Amino acid sequence: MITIKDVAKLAGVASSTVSCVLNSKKYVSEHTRQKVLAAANELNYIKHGAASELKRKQTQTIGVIVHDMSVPYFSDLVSGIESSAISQGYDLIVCSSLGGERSTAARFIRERRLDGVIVIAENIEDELLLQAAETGFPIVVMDRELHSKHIVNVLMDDEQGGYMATRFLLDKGHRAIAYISGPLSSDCNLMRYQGYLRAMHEAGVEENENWRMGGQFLKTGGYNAAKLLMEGELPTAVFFANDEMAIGGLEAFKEHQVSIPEDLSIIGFDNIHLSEYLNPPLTTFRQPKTDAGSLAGHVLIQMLKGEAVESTYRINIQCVERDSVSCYSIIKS
Amino acid sequence: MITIKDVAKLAGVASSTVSCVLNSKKYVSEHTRQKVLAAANELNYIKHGAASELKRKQTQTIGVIVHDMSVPYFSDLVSGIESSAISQGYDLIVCSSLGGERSTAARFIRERRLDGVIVIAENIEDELLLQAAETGFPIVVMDRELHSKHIVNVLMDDEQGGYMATRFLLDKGHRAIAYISGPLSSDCNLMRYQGYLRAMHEAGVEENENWRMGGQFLKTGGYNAAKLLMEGELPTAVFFANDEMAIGGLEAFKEHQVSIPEDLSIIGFDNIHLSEYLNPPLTTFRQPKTDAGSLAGHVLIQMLKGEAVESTYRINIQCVERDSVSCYSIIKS
DNA sequence: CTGTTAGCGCGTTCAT
DNA sequence: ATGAACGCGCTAACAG
Repeated sequence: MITIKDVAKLAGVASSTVSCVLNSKKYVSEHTRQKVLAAANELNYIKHGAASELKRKQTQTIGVIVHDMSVPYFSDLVSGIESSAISQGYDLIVCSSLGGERSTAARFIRERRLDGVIVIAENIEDELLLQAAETGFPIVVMDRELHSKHIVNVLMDDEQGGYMATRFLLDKGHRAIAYISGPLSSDCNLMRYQGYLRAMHEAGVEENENWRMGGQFLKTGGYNAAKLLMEGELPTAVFFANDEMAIGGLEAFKEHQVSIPEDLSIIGFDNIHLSEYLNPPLTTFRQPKTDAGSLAGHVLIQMLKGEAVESTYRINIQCVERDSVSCYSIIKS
Repeated sequence: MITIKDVAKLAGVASSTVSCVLNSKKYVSEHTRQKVLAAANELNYIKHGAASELKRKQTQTIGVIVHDMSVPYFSDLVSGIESSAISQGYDLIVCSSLGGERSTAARFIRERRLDGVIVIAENIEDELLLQAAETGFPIVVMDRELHSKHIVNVLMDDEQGGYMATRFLLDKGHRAIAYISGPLSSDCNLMRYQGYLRAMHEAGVEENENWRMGGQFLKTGGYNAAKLLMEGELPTAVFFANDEMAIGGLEAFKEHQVSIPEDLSIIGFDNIHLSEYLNPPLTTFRQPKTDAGSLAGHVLIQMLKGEAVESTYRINIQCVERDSVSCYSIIKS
């Protein structure tokens, strides 16, 4: 293996000089600079990462922690983060927190193989993050709200999203609006529901408790809820806590000859890839993930540089209007 | 920061002893072992990754190189790799080759911050990989075929897949089968086409050159090809080079009142998520990605351990039968 | 102002 | 079970 010393020898200078050149430090005469560069090039010198890290105590690398790399959800998020990282000269790696305490993610954080991390992984313990942050390790959390000196939250504003979605239906004349809930353990779901309630309240509309139902964030959850819904009096619009559930619901309604959007309007949440291909194409609400990712990356790098940052950033959710909602007045006529 | 020496002091032993205990090396008496463990625990000792790597010259980490993390295609592949890696005590990280020579991936390979890599990234140069392999760095390549002592190929057998797909149609009585090609620059596409030709040839059926058309691996590519196809005499079955194209084709056929599968059978390739939700659900051919990933991980670890491996592994493609194909005899009757 | 020398950082390993 | 040497790049203090 070629070391800095080999380069120094070939260039006829001291190894420290080589280091200075390679890191563009201090004043080194152009002449020796060229000599060093030429020698490094000739020998095909590559610095040894570990040795450099050992001394510098930083890796120029930031990590994205995901709870399971096989979830495509992260794609956009990660590409946003990547753009920030690259533009600032940081390397970016993704690691999974599968395995909890002994996961790659946990190890990399503990062993300081990263300068900072962005977390999108429910299955990593608050405790672990708080502990790391305690020691000054910068963390951006995107899937929960956590407060500590070195932790910043970048969150989708699900409450605002839920509010917006509900307002969207209200504005179309709907009053009988059901919210089909996701799992109660999910913060996203809760916030969306809060937003729903706020909009309903603001419009002076009561929530019909008979329509209060839900399930997992899955197709079957939506399917079952829709079936249940059809056993009683139908609302005129249904707000599904996410698109997957809306897909299930759509299926159930179809089976019972309830036409969408003629007989019933439905909206989803998330704007998953599929939603655009449904019949009818689903009106839904989009989380601007790339933007969120790039913000998260940007904020982390600010922390790394010791710049001041807010403790929480909230990203606005956006409406993606398609064809699964109609105006209530039109239905009636 | 707590170092091994702090632990040694507290436990009243030498730092080397601590190292032995922590790495379960050599014979250390149970008594001191416990003392050391207790001390390490009390101080909350965590080894410094870089220092350890510096000495050991290995990182216990393998990397997956993807050309752009925002492509969901990799999800299953990665989760297969992950399962292999974890089971063998390796950490796994994903890094992107976006940026070519100066990408994170390229740097990590060069700086030996990984023990080995699995590559699924067309945009990384053969040269870079060959160079790294030259120095004994183990690489598994999944998106091309590359020959070098330390490179192993794990590939989807697209030729066999194309053959199988065509045979599937032939077995249903079809003789007039069009292959709608993807881009000619794509190896996958070429291999699928080769398989198609082999099956046709074997069955003694001539390829109708009027049906020889194609486009990008995209919806529009399939759409346009289908339109073109309908200008002449239709085949009884169409084999689209991938699902995206099949989706576009389906749309075009629908627009022209060609019913699938009554008037025309179609198949796709890839089994993307969407294909199951189409109308009719698309018969397609699945690349067992998780299996491929786990094989790739397994092979890489074998290389790391110095065990013997083949130079190329080919993964069989599997049929996913849905409702977009009918028997030719039934159509005629 | 340019280049050098010496020693640091931390875990691992080998000879004792 | 131990102490010292080692790995390699970086930096502070120093000399030319």
